[in-house]
Amino acid sequence: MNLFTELRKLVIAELGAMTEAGLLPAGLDLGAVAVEPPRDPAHGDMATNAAMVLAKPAGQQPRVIAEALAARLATDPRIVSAEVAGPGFLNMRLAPGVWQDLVQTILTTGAEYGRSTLGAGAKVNVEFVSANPTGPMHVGHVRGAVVGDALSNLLAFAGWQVTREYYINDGGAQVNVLARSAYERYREANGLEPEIREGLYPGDYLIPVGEALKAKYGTSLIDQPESVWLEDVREFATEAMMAMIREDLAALGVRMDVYSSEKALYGTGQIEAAIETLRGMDLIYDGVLEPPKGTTPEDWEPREQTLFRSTAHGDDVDRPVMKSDGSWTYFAPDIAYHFNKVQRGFDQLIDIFGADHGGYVKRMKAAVSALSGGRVPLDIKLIQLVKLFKNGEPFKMSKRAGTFVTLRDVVEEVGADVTRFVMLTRKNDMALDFDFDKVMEQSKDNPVFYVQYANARINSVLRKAREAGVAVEDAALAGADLSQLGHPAELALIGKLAEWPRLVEIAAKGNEPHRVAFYLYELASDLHGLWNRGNDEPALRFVQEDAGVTQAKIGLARAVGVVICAGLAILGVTPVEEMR
RNA sequence: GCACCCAUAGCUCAGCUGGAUAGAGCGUUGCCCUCCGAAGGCAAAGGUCGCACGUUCGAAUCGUGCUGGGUGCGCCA
Repeated sequence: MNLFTELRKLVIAELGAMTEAGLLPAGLDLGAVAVEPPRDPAHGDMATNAAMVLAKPAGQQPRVIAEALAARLATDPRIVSAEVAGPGFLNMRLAPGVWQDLVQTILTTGAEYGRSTLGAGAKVNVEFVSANPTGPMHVGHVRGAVVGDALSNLLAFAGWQVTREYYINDGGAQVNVLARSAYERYREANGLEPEIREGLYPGDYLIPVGEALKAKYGTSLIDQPESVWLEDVREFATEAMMAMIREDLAALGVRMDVYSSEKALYGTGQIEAAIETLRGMDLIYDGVLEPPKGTTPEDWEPREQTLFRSTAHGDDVDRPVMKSDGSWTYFAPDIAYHFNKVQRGFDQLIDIFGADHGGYVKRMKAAVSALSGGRVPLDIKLIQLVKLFKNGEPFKMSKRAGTFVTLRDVVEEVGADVTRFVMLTRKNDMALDFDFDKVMEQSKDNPVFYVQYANARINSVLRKAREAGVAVEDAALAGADLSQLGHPAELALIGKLAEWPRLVEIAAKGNEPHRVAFYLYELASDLHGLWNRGNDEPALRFVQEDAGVTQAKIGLARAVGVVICAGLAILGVTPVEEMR
């Protein structure tokens, strides 16, 4: 149940009645009418902008509409007062019973409270991580993985049918480099001196792959030309890397539904088919691109290439799909891959990319727009860098020296829950500082701790009540006399709980899982505030002398706990019962 | 040169897709434990929302032009 949509329905209904009564002209567009929480609580519980939005098309003064609407709304039993304020806002106060009923609703619906049908079952594909299969995941991949996973959870909760997908970049030159690197480790495993030449991957993680190659091939590949072993070793090593990446993802609590292979697109005609489809739309041609202005590369020379007319779909220049030697560019299989996603029937595509892929956004959108005939929207989320800190000092990592920080390093140091939460405390397009010490700090400066602490307090107070002989099961609490919850501070906290379903929809609409993290912080803050007011006003403590009153208060605490747990579930964070 | 992203309190950041007196945390100052967990809370101070025009009842939010920072820009994926 979403209180805001309920009341919006009421407002819309009353506006309809006013139209029938001839107070408003027929045919007004009510789409812009909103029911929102006022920013200033002193203004009431709910506000609508209806009068202001409709004033102009109706050709009437906003206050005139507002007054008429207010009088009608005030007759609803849920609404205690409806007042016109400012330029034409309509502020409403709700009966305490509305809030008390909400607590009951939360207790009876549990984790399902806030679930939405906004997505209407539309099929959405979320592609994320897609790290090259050339080594373990490093810290740079973590944020994208967490954002993609949390976004998937969020969309599923908001009514979408979600597929989580990983695109394996196993078709380019980098997997040949991997194969050569692994081959040297294979030689090493056979007692030879490895030659880790410039440009190969020096990491230790390939040593076990070399061992495994020895176990499989013995010495049969030694001193053989590359043409003999490259393909087999490449496949073997890529498999091994993907197994490692799956483990890394599992350590972070991320599970993919589908792994798609770039290599698998080659030789199946899929790339050719995608390009031919575009050619059929006159979007593929042979031509010569202008050199980039400003810093022209020294080796620039005009070259004829096969180009995609992405400018026809909003890009700035046309993009090459084929190199001059006749092989595909990276873009070509990517087009085929996205075409494949469109053909699989998704209604909506989302890609999570690193910020360094920003230049790729327009051409990818152009391709999807062309190949789906504009039917399938593609949203691309660019994930900004994570800057690592330790003891307040920047934490340098060098790929060259092999001292780069892996996903495992981070998870083993601070845990998956902390990692996930912190990664979601910033908008995706803002850079994020990750301080190994700060994220473990037990203070309100640390949002992870602060939210977990709120939940721990709720559990603590439930324990206390249980020890006092009060029934604290959700069913019992839902049956309590919730009219005991009448204090403005308590009603305000319930008001925050009322926002949860609305927040889910707002966050889902914008593909912005970070909003959930911020909401939880605010909710935790409100709970801590009420808790501490109990110091001065014993009537606000959760555990009271009277068992019935205690049950009502505990019901509120539990309702907050329910929402915190639901929010944490979307973030993929395990709630803690007790602080250590 | 072009494209995309960013610019909000001393610092780190939110800001519900155009709403009312722009909000948190840290830091500063002053309060609150005989009391459900003070690992917390309350209060004060702190702002030309980078700048300038424009759109309108109304702009941190939308448009245009600037300034400053980041990222990227034809045989790397």
